[in-house]
Amino acid sequence: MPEAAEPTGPAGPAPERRTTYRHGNLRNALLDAALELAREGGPDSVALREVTRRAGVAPNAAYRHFADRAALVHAVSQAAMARVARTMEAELAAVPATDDPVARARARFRAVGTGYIRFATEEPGWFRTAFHVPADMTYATDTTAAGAEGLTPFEILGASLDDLVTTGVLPESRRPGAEFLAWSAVHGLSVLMIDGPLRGITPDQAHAAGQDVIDMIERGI
Amino acid sequence: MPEAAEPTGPAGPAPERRTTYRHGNLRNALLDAALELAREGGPDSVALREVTRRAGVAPNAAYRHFADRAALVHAVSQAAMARVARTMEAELAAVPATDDPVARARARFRAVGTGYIRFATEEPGWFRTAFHVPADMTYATDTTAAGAEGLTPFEILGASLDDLVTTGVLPESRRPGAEFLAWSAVHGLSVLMIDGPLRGITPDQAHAAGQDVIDMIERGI
DNA sequence: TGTACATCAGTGAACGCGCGTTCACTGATGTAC
DNA sequence: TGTACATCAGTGAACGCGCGTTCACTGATGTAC
Repeated sequence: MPEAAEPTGPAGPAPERRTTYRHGNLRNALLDAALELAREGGPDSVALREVTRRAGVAPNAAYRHFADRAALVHAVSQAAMARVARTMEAELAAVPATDDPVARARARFRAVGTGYIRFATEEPGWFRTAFHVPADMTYATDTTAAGAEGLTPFEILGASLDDLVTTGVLPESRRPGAEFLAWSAVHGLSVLMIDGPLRGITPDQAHAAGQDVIDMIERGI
Repeated sequence: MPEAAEPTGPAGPAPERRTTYRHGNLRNALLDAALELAREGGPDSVALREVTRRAGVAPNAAYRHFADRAALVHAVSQAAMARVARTMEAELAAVPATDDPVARARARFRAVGTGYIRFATEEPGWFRTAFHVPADMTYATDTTAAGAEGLTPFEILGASLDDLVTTGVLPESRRPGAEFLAWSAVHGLSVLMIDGPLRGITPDQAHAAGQDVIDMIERGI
């Protein structure tokens, strides 16, 4: 049972890749279908039967690749978490270059939060799936999710905080636990916008609210 | 169809109240059973059939009192929201008296946040139910939930922020939108502790994290 | 005060649904000789 | 290079489940006369 490669993306049926036996690439096809469902309705929408239906395969075929539904959802959750990280990195990459290391560190810190909130509002289904932790697992500050594919959101946030310390923006004494302060604020806003009382505000309002929350974090951290 | 009185509390069967016809008090009995289920497993655990089973009544009897499952869950959600508010008020009531109005306003603001977080960690099922907004409703900053039963959590928070302004702790220019900053941080921590990566930390750690987040809010607001 | 009646809270049975998971299978593939 | 065989990815059919919701009903209650 080899580790599957990255899914081909939720769009592509990718006709004849024939990398493997029969279907060719069923594990990834299932993952893609599941990602599509999660995108539309969050983790609860990932039904084994519907996933196999979309992959054009018998319902029980999924059991060749995933132990059970929970295993599939877990895989989808990890993929969604990787997408959170990727969005944060994209936002980081869009930060304009500066010679001022302080301004740069600040801008990068803000980009990390902005990317997180942007992902949440743009892809609420995936966002909810990424943070859906089944009752029996505890991963504390882990969020290992992304695995070999790069840094996790938690690690990206941590690195940006380290930069704030290095550049003298954040006193070293304030560094410990700072992830959780920033994370709480940004995550809370995201959730309130997606599922909660702030649902239905416009993208502009959402962005403004995000910047306000990040302002608060910068001041209060 | 009279407005039902407050449920008798999730514990009590309350033998013969005979306030109404047959069962006596079925609407409240259903609400109590539903609250019990929500307490154990959140809004998704509120199944009409299980609710009526626990109330000792035929499955369809529920339709005399609730239009459908969504209406029942909505009622439970409102009851849960009222409990959030009640917990916040209890925390407020426990703030020691002071002559210093500034210290008092600060302490009360902190109590509001502390009560919110405490409720979330102590009653995660109810907390999730309170903030479960069905896809088709938008209540923006409303959170009217508690209705005639008293102030809503949002109103309690707002009042405590007003006090910070009155006592000069918070500049008036910072007041607009401050609810959402505070709410985001406190809500985010709650969610991360209940459902997310911070699940499984000890109550002591949870309390400490809560105080840290409230510190951040006070500084950054 | 006593009787007839309308109301409507709760019953009993049934429906169709999609779900996760199991079983014994089949048949294309890759491999050994 | 050609044939026999083992592997195991995907099939087809079936299971039991709990769910929400509907229907026509029954029988205790409160009310009108």
